[in-house]
Amino acid sequence: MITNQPSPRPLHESLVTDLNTAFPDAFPPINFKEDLNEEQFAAISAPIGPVLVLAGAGSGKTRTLTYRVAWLLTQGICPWEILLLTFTNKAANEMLLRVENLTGIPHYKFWGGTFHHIGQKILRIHGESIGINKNFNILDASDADSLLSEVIRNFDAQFFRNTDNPKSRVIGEIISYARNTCSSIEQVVKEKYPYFAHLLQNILLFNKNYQDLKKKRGVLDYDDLLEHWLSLLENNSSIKEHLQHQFKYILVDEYQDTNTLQSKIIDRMTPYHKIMAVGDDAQCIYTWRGANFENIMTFADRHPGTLIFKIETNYRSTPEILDLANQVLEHQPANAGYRKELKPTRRPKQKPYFASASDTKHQAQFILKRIKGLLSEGYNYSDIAILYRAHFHAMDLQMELTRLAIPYQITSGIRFFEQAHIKDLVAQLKFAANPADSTSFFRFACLLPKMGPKTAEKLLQLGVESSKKNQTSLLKALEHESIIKKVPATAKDDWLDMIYTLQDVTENIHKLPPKDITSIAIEGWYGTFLRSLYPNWQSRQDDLQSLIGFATRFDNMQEFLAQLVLLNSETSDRAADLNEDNLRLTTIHQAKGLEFPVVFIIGLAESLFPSKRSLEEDNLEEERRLFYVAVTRAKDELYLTHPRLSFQGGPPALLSPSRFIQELSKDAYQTLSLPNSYY
DNA sequence: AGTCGAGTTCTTTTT
DNA sequence: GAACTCGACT
Repeated sequence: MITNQPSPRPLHESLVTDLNTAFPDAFPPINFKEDLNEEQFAAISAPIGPVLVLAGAGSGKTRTLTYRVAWLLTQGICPWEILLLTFTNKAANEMLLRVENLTGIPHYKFWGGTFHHIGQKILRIHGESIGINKNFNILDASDADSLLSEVIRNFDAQFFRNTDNPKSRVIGEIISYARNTCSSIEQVVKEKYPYFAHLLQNILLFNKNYQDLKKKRGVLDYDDLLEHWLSLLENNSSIKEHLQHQFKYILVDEYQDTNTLQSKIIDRMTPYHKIMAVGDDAQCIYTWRGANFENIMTFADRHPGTLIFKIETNYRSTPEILDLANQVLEHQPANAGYRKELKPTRRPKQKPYFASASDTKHQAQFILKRIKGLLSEGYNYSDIAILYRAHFHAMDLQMELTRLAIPYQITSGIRFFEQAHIKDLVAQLKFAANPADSTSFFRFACLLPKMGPKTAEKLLQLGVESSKKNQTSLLKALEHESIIKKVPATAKDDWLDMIYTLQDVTENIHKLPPKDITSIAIEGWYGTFLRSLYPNWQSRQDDLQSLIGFATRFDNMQEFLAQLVLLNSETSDRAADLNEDNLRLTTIHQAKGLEFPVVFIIGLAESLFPSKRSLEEDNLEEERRLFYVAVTRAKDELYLTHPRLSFQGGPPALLSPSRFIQELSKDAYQTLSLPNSYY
């Protein structure tokens, strides 16, 4: 929370608006001028036209967006005529929450969410005009990967046997990158994967078959949610005009992270340039997913009359931390972006610390020791965050934390909705909602004994044929004697249980709310079957129960299922975790937009951060920006740690300190020398 | 032919 | 830990 200003004061000038007239139940007076600094105020009170806000880290970016929304309301725009687009779910939630807190208008009155979420919503409403069934299921990354893998195996069962061939994930990345950057697969292979040039024809074919199979099964992957949204805007002029008039103003957060596909969508949505984009090119950290910060550099060209505002006053961090952050950017190549410098407002405190540990375990011990000290200084666990480049960099730390029973919340790693048992259950719901989605069917059917992909496919195939011939539903056909005969003997009982549960779910899927449907599924076959599958079935069953809790938020099955896939960043926080006093462990990507009094950045060694792959692929600038994002999360204290030895993967490797440390001037930080052992 | 279990290797980042 | 390989078992 940015707390640079006092809480709202009484009326002041004409812009202080008591919206009680417009929203009688909902709106406390907002004193725009008092609540914002000059830079921010200028931006939020700009005319209703194209606005680009270049916002440095910690400068009150979200605050500016939030107040812009409130200001638009004072100009007579209604909440449902405002579209708020963000990049991650976390940012979307934060944004909507703050809008609600400021304006008193419930967040669901606005159109707000991630690009994918809004795309999904628009396609549910208008998709049929471009041949998309309203019932479409959404594939998450691993679903999409298995589908592609299936396609490739169908083409050539031996393809993956040849270890020179890329894994399905890599092929999926190529396809996805092409789609997100609106370029051809030929081009992507040529420029980014020249060593697969000989496979180009194969990849093109895999892509075609993959797109066809998705269509056949009535499923969309993440990229489809954007691509079809764009094609709606490009191919159906009546819907295009409808959408263009529906939204009187569009606000885009983290604009620097938009890719070509997204920026095209935005441009098509705003022919009258009623748009505010907020971003910071120095924080662009998604180029690997096609983000193109050229979008922010050329925004004004594409939206004539753009007013550009810079907000650079930083309320978050101490001058020492900002000095270090500014130094990071100084090492960017000269033409890297808009010049900027974060201007401190806080009093000087201590310099950031740098500590070199003998290995990752030693690093973990140092951090724990230091945290103990911080607690005695009056900090809480929840004031402290530990940031890292990749999940596995925190493994030793996790072990130590567990050993010492220190409460921590990890916002990465295995996510709640990605756990096997959750996905198993959700697959049943998805199949019931859309029986063409055989991918979902295979997922849970293959759990039965002696039932692998081949057997499951054959049985489903038989079921589809018989249901066509006898004019019955697929699920009726699957319980028929002729099919049961083909089910492996040991799986027969479970097969029937499973089919009966699916029938039960299907019958009620349009009659009962999602929470009841979910509960039917849990009480049916899977709830019991689970016990034979996992030794810790008890805790997994608890997870399923909390899925019911999640379902109560929805009154429509499609929205519920869509959110399960799109919200996969909703981590395994058993709701309670949020309020408790926990240490935070998170990747830097997921920490974007957050701030903490104390931040540790760990694993600052060559080949960890910058990562090995970025060094190989020459993506150093993105790593540097990522480091900048990490540093600017800290408010009071910043610790940078370096493990000299890594035992991860094979023989121990000697690691030198990250170049991002080495290129700083020595007076930017103070070096701590650590005792050899903490025992 | 297809499934299953044991053993091995390698970990980016998110919708 | 998960994703993959390989060989044995039905």
